[in-house]
Parts: sequence; C-alpha cells; structure tokens
Amino acid sequence: MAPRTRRNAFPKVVIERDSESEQSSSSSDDDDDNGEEPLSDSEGEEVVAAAAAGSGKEEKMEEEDAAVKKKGKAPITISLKKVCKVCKKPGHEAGFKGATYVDCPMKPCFLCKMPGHTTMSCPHRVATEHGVIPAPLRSTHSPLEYVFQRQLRPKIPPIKPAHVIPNQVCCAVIRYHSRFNPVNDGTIYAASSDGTISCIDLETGLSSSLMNLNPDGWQGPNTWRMLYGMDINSEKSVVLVADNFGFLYMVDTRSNHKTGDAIMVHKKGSKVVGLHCNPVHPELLLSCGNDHFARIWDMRRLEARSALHELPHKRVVNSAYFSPLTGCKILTTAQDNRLRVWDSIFGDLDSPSREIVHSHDFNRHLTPFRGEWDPKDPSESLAVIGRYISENFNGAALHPIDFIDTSNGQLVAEVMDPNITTITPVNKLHPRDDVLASGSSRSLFIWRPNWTSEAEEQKDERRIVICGNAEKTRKKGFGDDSDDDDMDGGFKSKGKKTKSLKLEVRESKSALVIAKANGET
DNA sequence: ACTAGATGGTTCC
DNA sequence: TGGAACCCCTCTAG
Repeated sequence: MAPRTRRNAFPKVVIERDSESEQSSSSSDDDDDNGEEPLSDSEGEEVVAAAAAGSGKEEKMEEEDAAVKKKGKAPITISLKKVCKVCKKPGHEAGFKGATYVDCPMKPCFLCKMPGHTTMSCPHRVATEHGVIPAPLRSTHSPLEYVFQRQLRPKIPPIKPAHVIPNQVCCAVIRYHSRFNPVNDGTIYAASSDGTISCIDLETGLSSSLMNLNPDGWQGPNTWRMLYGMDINSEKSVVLVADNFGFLYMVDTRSNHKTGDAIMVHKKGSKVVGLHCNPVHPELLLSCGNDHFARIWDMRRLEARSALHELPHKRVVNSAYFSPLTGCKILTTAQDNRLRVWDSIFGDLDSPSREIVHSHDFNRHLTPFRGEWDPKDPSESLAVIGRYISENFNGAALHPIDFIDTSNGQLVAEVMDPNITTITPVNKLHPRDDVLASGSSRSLFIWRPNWTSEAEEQKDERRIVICGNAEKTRKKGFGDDSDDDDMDGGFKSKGKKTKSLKLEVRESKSALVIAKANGET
C-alpha cells in the first residue's frame, strides 16, 4: 500500500522474493534493473526486511518507507530471499539446527581460524589430541637433548597420575552479581573497575581503601583508570594491580600504602588483564595484556621495557599462569583460540613448547576464558578451561568444561550437565580436594567427582560425559555440607539457609577460596 | 516467541 | 592517529 503512494522523490524499492521469477517493483518509474545482489547496495537496514519473511511484510515496508523518507536515499532493494545471517549471502543458512550449529561455509573455521573447512570438519575438532601443534625441535638445546627427546623419552613411561575429574554438580547458584577480588585468610583485597583497591575484613565486613586511581572522579573515558590484573606477593607483602592503560601499581600490605611509581608493563594505553606471581620464585612476575604479549618480570628490577622475557601471541592474551608446583611452566590463553604452554621458564622461551587449538574465542559479551592449571597434578600438565562452541549432547547445546593434558593436547575429560546451558569461562580447581568451581559473571557451580552413581561414559572412552542434576534456582549443601570446611579462607554460612548470595571464586596463593557475602552485609 | 541492547577488540579508511 | 563499522554458537529484559 504505502509504496504505491510514493512520489518520484522517494527512492525506488525493489522486492526480491525467494523464487527468482516472482519480482515486483513498487516505484512508479520502474525499470526492472534489479540484477544486483539483494543486499549489496544499501546500508543494511534492508536486511531486517529481508529477514522478515512471512508475516508483517507490509508493516515492515511501511517502516522502511518512513526510514527512507527521513534519509532520502535511493534506491533500495528489499529481498525476501533467505540469506545466511553470517555472511548475508543467499543459498545457505548458518545457525542452530536443533542443538547443532551449522557453520557458514563462507567463513574460516570458527575453531582453528583456518580457511577451507568449517568447525564441524575441522581437523582439530576430530583429532584425538584436540589440535596440538607440536613443539619445534629448535626448542631443544643440545644434540644430546635432541637425542633424548627423540629417542629415549618416548620409551620412558610417563608417570601420569589418574586424574580425578570433578564432574557432578553438587551446588549451583545462578544469577548472582559481584566483583570482589582475591582473598587472603580473613581479608579480601579488591581491585575494582573504578580504579580503587580496597581491603575488606571478612569478620567485621569493614573495608578500607588502599588506593584510588581516579581521585578526581569521572573525567571521561580517556582518563578513567580501571584495574584488571591483580595478584598478591606474600613474600614481599605487596598487592600488585594493573590498569587499562598498561601500568602496574604496588601496594604494601603492611602499611597499606602505595609503593613506588606506576610502571608501564604493557603497551601504553592497552589493558593489562592478568598478573601472576611465581609460586616458587617470589621475584618472578608474569603479566599479560591486550598488546598480545605475556611478559616475565624480575620484581627486583621492575621498570618499563626491562622484562626478562616477552612471550608474543597472535591475539589478546586473556590469562597467563605459572605452573602451581614448580612455577617452571607457563600456560597462556589467547583469543586466537589457542592455549600455549612453555615447558620451562629457564629454557628457550622464543616460542611456546606447544600450541593447543581450543575454542575459547569469546564474543564480546562474555567474561574472557582463562585456562588454569590443576594445582593437584604433580606432573603439572592438566589444565581446565571452559569451551565456547557448543556440542550437541542428546539434543541440548551444551558448553563443556574441558580438562586438557597440556603435555600432549589430549582432551582428558569434558564436563557438562544437561541443566547447565550457560558458558562457564572461569574455572578453578581446589588445591587439594577434588572440587571444581566454575562460573561466569552471573553464575557459579561447584562440581565434585561422581562416585556414587557411575558416570555415564560415552562409547568414546577418552571422553567422560556426565549427567547430573543441578538445582537451578537454589543451591543445596553449600554451607550445610561439612565437607566445605576445607575450603581455605572461605567461610561458611553457619547453617543458614542460603538464599541470594553474592559469590566470588578466587585463589589466594595455593588455596581456592569461595567467598560468600550475604546481601545484607 | 520474539528482538534490542549491552559490550570491546580489530580492521579499515 | 582516531573514528567508525564490524562482528558466528550470549544472555536477558521487555
């Protein structure tokens, strides 16, 4: 209706239908020159109309018309063809078919980022090793070591403990919101996106401010400093934090005052997202950030451009951790869908010992994924990390939590629960108990091994698939469960019914801490 | 049952 | 160098 009433001053509207023969033009000076690609000639708002197949076409066109009146642009093609929502081209469709995601064939593989195949047929997806890129031989130092690596090592049976995978949900909290930060015994040091560090006493609930990077308040985004990376060096009694402009700050935990000047540890203006103090060598600090680098620093000589080593990545580095027992290995998670492992910080650090392709290429709405070491693994090879792309699991699209042997890239276990459909980018294993805490910004789950009922193993033996029962709106056992006593530094809710709690999972030195704060406090 | 919007790194101009 | 457009598997309020 509306298009017919338009005058010559309004742009021509060409409608393309799903079948090529059915074409109509609503403009008065119709010249049928619509051989172009349906959506190639305009700004993109026509896509909306194109997607609106079926009902409401006329209303859509009226809206379209109104938009055109405002802009006075010409000409516009409205396509009623179905187009791929990813590449906007007809002939195929991407998206979920049931619980299976069908990839757009026009895009590179969503997993390994290489062209020529889709995620479904990606060699890294179907390979047993889950896509490991082996260490280059030049990482060996001497001919002797080369011989050892090549000829002797494979014959030595690896001492690999049987990994215990916490795979059953024992309590779950969905919908919580909180930003605290690391915890140390009865106190929490919190680094905040408002640029402050505060110290909170868990007994009294009182907090004191240690540092404020925005003393003048909001002066615009160019000056507002936000804290991201944080760790505590208890040996040196300092809290280390880093901001979104590439600078590192230190606060003495005894005097609760800032020590020294800010040090530029990453490219000026780039976000420093992770700090980790070496668990064995207190003088070593690891940082990572948005400038695509992870850097190893000597705490005794901390100044700009004085890093001991620079570990380059292809994309932003989400996290970087020393290994928990010897502190000799490094595990990083980068946004190029690769976990990287350096086997020895005292060896050749020019290139990673291994790159493991793994889907953690988060979209911007998610907390960045962080691969973390299993602190109980004496071989320092097991790592846990949430997976971004989903798997069709009995008709449900689930995002498992992967346990990966970083020595060979093998997927040891994938943990999931049919009731948990959310992505869990942050996962933490308990330092001694077989407990996994996993969560995102809005949810938290505690997993334990399923000893009572046998885990349902798929025919594929290398994988363990779990069926559990999570209570979606209410947690059970947490706080009432005496086993939780061993959560160092955490505090129980003393038998109270736990309703809406704020939760934060964090580690302090070697301990997993689950801090719970009642909304009242 | 549907969609807009929050959100941030990257790329292109 | 800065601004704008772009972006594949979210999540949820409306």
